[in-house]
Amino acid sequence: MARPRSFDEDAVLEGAMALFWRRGYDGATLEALDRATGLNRGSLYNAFGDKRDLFLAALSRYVRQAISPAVEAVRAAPNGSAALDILFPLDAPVDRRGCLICKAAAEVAPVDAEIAEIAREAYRPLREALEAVFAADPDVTSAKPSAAMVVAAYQGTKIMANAGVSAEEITKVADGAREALISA
Amino acid sequence: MARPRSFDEDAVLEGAMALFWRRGYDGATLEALDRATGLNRGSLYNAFGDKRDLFLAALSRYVRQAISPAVEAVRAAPNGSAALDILFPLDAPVDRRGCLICKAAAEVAPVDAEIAEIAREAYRPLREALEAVFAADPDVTSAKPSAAMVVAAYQGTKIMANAGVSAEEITKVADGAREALISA
DNA sequence: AGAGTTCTTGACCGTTTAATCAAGAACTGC
DNA sequence: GCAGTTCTTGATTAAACGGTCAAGAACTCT
Repeated sequence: MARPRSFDEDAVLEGAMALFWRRGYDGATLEALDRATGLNRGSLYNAFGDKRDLFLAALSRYVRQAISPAVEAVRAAPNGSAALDILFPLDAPVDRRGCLICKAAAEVAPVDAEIAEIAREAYRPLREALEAVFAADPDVTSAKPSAAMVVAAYQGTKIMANAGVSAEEITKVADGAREALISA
Repeated sequence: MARPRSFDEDAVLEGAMALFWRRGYDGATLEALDRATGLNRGSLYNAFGDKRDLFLAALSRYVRQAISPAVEAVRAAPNGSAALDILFPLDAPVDRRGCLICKAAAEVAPVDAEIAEIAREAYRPLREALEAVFAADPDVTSAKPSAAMVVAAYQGTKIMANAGVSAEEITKVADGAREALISA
């Protein structure tokens, strides 16, 4: 009944997300988005709406692809220590891209209430998953504050990664969380 | 020997810093900087160089004005608990502006190596001050990792503040840090 | 095969951006 | 009061920005 789309919508979103992640919202120009997605500007607007709509879709994809798996893994963790191993994997290279949600919180949230809410909600499942694991672990005291603190420290390491902080430095954050929480 | 400046350099820097803090680097247009500083564009360029130079000066002022006093206060803290009281003051309203250094780390550091280094170094004195206080406090174990974790959690709360996270939520982070670190 | 619909393309538009510049103003030292 | 220097002003510029649009391509259904 009509001309079919010549692109894979998810692949396009992947490209857009990657660019926003690297360059931020303002830093990702439409010209660069064209290149990153392989799509012409008109097709991009036809399929996703304007730049902000595309950003919203990219944020949603990021949560689904980068945060949700970690939440599931934490849910399945047998104890608090195992949960920390998921958030702060040992001897993993530092990803300087940091976290797209944190970048959006810093850059866009102050001038966009809807994106602020998305950023606020994005980390709630992780916090709740940590609460549940900590509450079930007799070695961890006060599950709720501990979960809140770990999430804050996690977000902190993502900002530090953007600044190029070394792996050793970030590992120290993880060590601090481990030694502080696990009273065993 | 020449026409004198008609403005107070520090007041101008204060205005520029405030605007960068609220709107970020890209978000602070030169027109808005003119208004925020009360200076004409030509005067701004004559006195400070280009936009990036002005941003560097604003970052420097921010460290001096917003971070250094906290570092001094932490240095003077009698124990770990008192140090945490400085970083996480009870019943203080949340400043949604967050932290200019963290915003610069998220937005600018990935594409500007010099600013990345500034962001990396800006929090080192705070971390070292915490290390010293923690090391002298028999109730705190492993001063270095604990200090690193507290700084990460602190930066995390600044990002959360940008997203509009509530005071209760942020207080929980502080509670978590207290209960985790102070084994008394 | 023809009509109808959607998708793709690349040129195009108005706006906004950071940055510049010539001209005049304000001051100091002689 | 004159020369010399720096500061201020506002118009100006070239480039880059997000967004639009007309024309043609590609497909389905009848």
